[in-house]
Amino acid sequence: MTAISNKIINRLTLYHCILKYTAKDQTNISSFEIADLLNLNDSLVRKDIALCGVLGHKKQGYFIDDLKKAIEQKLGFTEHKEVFVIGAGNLGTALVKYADFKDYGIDILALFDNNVDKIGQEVNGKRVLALKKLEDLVARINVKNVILAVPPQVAQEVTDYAVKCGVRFIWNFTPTVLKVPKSVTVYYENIVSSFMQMRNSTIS
Amino acid sequence: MTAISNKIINRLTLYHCILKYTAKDQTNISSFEIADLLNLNDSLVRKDIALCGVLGHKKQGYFIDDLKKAIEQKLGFTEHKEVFVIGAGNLGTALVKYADFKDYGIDILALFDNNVDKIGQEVNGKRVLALKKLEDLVARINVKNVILAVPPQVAQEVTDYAVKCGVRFIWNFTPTVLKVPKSVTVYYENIVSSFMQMRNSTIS
DNA sequence: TAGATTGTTAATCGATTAACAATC
DNA sequence: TAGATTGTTAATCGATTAACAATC
Repeated sequence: MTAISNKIINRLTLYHCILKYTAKDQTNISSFEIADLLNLNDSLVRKDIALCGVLGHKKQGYFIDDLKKAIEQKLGFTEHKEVFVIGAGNLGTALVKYADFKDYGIDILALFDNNVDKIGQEVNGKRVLALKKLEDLVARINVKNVILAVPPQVAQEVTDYAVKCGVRFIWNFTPTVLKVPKSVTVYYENIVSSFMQMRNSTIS
Repeated sequence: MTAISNKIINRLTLYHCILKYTAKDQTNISSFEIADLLNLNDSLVRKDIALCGVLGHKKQGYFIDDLKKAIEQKLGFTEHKEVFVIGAGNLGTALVKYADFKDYGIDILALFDNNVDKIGQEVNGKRVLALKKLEDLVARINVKNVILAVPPQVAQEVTDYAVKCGVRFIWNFTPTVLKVPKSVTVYYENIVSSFMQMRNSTIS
């Protein structure tokens, strides 16, 4: 299985959205239809799909059920990954309630926060725990992935603590760049950057 | 001014985060330091910075204040852009409360929702209005940019209505691909895709 | 001075597009 | 049959990296 680039992953995810919602009433879809919805080149769409091991049909395009399953397989929707959320503020809460997360293989187990008013509460059926319990939980249930959704001012400090607890993967929703040892990976969910990209290609 | 690619915008935004938080106690920073924090090639960093019109200094790197201002200028942080948020659920609310948005030139004016319990309330000082008032507001204050944060099941329907109201730019936070006329631009904030990217490069 | 670091060129690498034969 | 659409090759385009002279 060849490595699959982030750009391709991004497109495959969008194709999946089309199959799940936009084209849910059709049985087939052509590379032209997909390309048109996303403003892509049709050859590119066919190449991406070929990568998933799906064969199309002349004059008919691709069967939606097949393609949808193939993308789910390729991207691993069914191999669930467990994560903790650090920060039970608005964003952390929104992520925990994000309806479709579970469908895509993201299992949020619990939230962590320092705020005594929040500790002990439940969000969408998940407990909010004291941050100081993180070390114990990482060790006990061996979950080393966290979503970081704290205020940017404390992001580094919380990260240092999380790394000390044994966390290895950080999905960073704060607008900060984190200093971590080489053994820890940070993924930047750069909302501000998308806004800049959007602004740059708009006029009004 | 040459067009600046989305990849470069993304990196410049991350450099800005470094200058604002990670390196806030330094006066200078080298391309090596930035490259190291983000796992990038140092030549690439220097090229990006050159694009902002900033000159570095041998042995000292770049002056943080200069570089920060140059990035803000290049990306247009100060040219504020006004947007409406459609959907006053968890995600919409979290976005409206997103502390630093305003610093980056995003001005959220109001929220729109269909839920009578929410209409009339305030979120972070912004009014929640009935969705049916969108047409009037778009016409009256000439704001044609919206952030879409509704459940995926109704995303297309709400989009059709928004387009009818005159909306031209949609920053789509729902996991859907939208059918829109060619005159309307959709930006996909693909949270699920980042998760897939993250999963693909991790083991545990 | 020696070392650090820039700015920039040329080389490389990877991603996208164009084109088209195959065929349903 | 004629038209639509795939799968794939070769050509193009764009982005990244390597290398290094310049110089503080």
